[in-house]
Amino acid sequence: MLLFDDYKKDILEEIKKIYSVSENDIDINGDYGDFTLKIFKFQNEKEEVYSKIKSTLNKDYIENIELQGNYINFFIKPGKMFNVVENSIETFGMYPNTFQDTSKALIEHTSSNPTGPIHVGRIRNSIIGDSIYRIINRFGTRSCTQYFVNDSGKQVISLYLGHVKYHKGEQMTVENLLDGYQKIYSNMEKDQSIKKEIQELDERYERGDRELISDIQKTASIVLESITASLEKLGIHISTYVWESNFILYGEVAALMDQLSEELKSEGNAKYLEIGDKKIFVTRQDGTSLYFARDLVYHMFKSQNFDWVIDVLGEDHKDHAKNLDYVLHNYLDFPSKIDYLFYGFVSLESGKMSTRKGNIITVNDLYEKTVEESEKIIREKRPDYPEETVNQISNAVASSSIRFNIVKINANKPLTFRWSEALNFEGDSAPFIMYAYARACSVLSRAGNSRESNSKYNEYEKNLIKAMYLYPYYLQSSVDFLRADIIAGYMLYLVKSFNEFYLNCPVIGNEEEYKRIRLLKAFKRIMEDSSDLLGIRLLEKI
RNA sequence: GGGCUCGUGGCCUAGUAUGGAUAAGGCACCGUCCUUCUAAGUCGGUGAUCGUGGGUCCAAAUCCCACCGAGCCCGCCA
Repeated sequence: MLLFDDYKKDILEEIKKIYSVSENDIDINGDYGDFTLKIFKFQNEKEEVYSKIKSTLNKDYIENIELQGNYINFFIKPGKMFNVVENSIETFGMYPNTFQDTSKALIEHTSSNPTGPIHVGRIRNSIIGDSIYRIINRFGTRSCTQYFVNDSGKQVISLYLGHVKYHKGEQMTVENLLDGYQKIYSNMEKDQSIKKEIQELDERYERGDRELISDIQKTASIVLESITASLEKLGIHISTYVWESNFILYGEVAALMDQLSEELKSEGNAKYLEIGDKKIFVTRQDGTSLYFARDLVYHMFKSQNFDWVIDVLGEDHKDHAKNLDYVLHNYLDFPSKIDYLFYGFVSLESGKMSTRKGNIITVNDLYEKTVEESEKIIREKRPDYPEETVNQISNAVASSSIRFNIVKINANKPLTFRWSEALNFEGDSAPFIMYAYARACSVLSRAGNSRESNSKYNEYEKNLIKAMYLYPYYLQSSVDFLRADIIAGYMLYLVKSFNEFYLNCPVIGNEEEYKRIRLLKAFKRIMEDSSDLLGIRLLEKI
């Protein structure tokens, strides 16, 4: 799929001609060489193996081959690696060059119930989902994102009823809707009639009462707009929204239930599927549909237009997804490739987050505080920057920091949100990356005319070249494992190699200026490329 | 109780898929470097029986078993 050159394969092929080695015997990212061949199985004859390989392997890109312990390390000429990078950028405008796949992918992420503002727990879903979307797109599979709007079922009916009961006549706002929603749940325990009202509304809804559906959709829209606005602050744009109610309104849920009729079992009027020894209910006693049924319909819908479907889900959905997957493949002949990407819950130092108890940090709060902190630091460090620049930088820093701090952690790890970490702009952080980019831009802006020189690459230049050269490997594995954190780790590695280069290799006015400017141009391009995958907003000045 | 996931210096994380060279970064702490391209940076130092105990192997953070601890799930909620 990728069109970049691969020395590893070439070296391996050559060695295979004389010794029986497999792909697992050779590593690309060793600390001791550019490629490392493990020769434990030739321990008794390693000198011989080494000299034979060394004399046989006559490649113009190999600078050196060394025997160290039970390893043979291959060193690639930096100039060769850099040519690969530079040629690709000059020819295709990017490195690595990828070609567009004909298949299409759909990443469903966020899909938060529109019953309140989005908080730092939910946003992990959006950040991971959006990054994966960008990564897959970059890799060459056309993709888009989708938000499944839950505008049916008890929760959103409660939201609607809360407004009717407690805020009737008021203009709908996120605040009074949330208040009504919380009141419904707290009063429900004392007042059984509320449950009944909800049930009646649900039945009307499922019968296709267009006026009610439209009212509820309107209610959900108000909250959804605030969620969308929060997402946009982080550069997260959802391509399409699919409203759950449409599947009910146009009879698709009912149609799917018909399709499944042979598999369905009854308990009274309620219907369920038996998966293993578990009963998965799809309709209630009163005939109304359950989330599982609607989600099945939604997935069949997704498969109509997409070859690859990816769901980004909280770990609490693991069982749901497992059951869903079972039904899709065993009863419904699901035609697309499907992957489920789970992420661990985000907790606060004070414990679990709960919208109803009110101990949440909303994305808007987080964003605001991060902007403030950033402004404070910029005013300290760059007192000469005009207000507009401070604003621009602090917004970019806030958006990038929030995203990076969350995406850099492996999704299946639990995460504790800490203000001290969220507001730290040093070390493994987005500003650390942004700062390196700004430095590179600053040097490039001063570049004059310089002549080519023939000197070899020093170790700092070589490390930077290698870090750039390896970008496709990280990109590939982040796609293979659907892990955006791999790109985050790569960026930190790339930036560290740049920082060492920057400190040790003066560019402007140096006799190596021409060569180093070329390195910086490539670095700049790869920084832009990889930052974009994570939604890090680079600026020429920071 | 059953199922899934996580456990790596004081704190946070990478490495675990494919076992291999002194376990790699960051935060915090101590010290270094701005008359050279942005010090949100650099370099050095302190600090790890890789949850515990067994097993497999020439070799285990990585594979297997057991146990301990944390999270999530086990609704005619979503």
